Amino acid sequence: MSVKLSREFYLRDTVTVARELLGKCLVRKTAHGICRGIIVETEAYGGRFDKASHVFGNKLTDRTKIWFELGGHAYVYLIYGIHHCLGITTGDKFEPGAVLIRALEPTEGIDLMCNRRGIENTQKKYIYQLCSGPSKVCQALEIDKGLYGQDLLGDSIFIEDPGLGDGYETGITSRIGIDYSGEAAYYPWRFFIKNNEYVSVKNYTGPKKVAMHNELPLFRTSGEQS
DNA sequence: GTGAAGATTAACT
DNA sequence: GTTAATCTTCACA
Repeated sequence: MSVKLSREFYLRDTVTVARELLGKCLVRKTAHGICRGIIVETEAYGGRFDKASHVFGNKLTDRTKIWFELGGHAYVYLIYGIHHCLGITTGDKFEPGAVLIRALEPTEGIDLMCNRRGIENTQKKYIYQLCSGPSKVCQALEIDKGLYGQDLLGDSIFIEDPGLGDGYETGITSRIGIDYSGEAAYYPWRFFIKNNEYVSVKNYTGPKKVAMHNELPLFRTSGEQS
């Protein structure tokens, strides 16, 4: 029996939440029906010290204001003027964070997702590409700015634990598409399920190297930066 | 008011 | 591997 994730799940630090969201099930209900998919790829974005994050330096704007509420809300934004991406907020106003949902393994409502993505051929290799990327996920699940700030404890979009346990191996790399962010480009904050065909970019090794653990910024509720 | 840049994708060569 | 598509957001004046 699947259980909807509690508020407490999201209130922890963003890296922990990003790791633990793997294997969980993202659920989206609309008038057209219900869709489900296992989260197979995530990226963590931190608040104050992460140059790749939209709230680097605790930057509060109209776009980022949901980061400063309690974790467990939908952060939806437009990128490149074309694509929507879905983030899951973590922590609270003292420790803003978010987890980018990069890929899903669709389990329910596949016809509906194909429809929204304009995919007619339902051969396996096309299903692999249904949600293999942050903007593909939004297309398939009909996620746009209208969902900005939605509470994930509500009913239109939420995440549940399907009880898969830890029956998978976690892969770790640096994050994709943030080469502009200096040393943050090397933080090992992308997580994915190893050997899963639905992951977006396979064999990605990062721009150069991954940072050593002691180079990473720490997450604290108060105090100095690393 | 203006301008630069982007947590991407699909379609090219 | 390279590039166009496309427009909101935010810094700065």
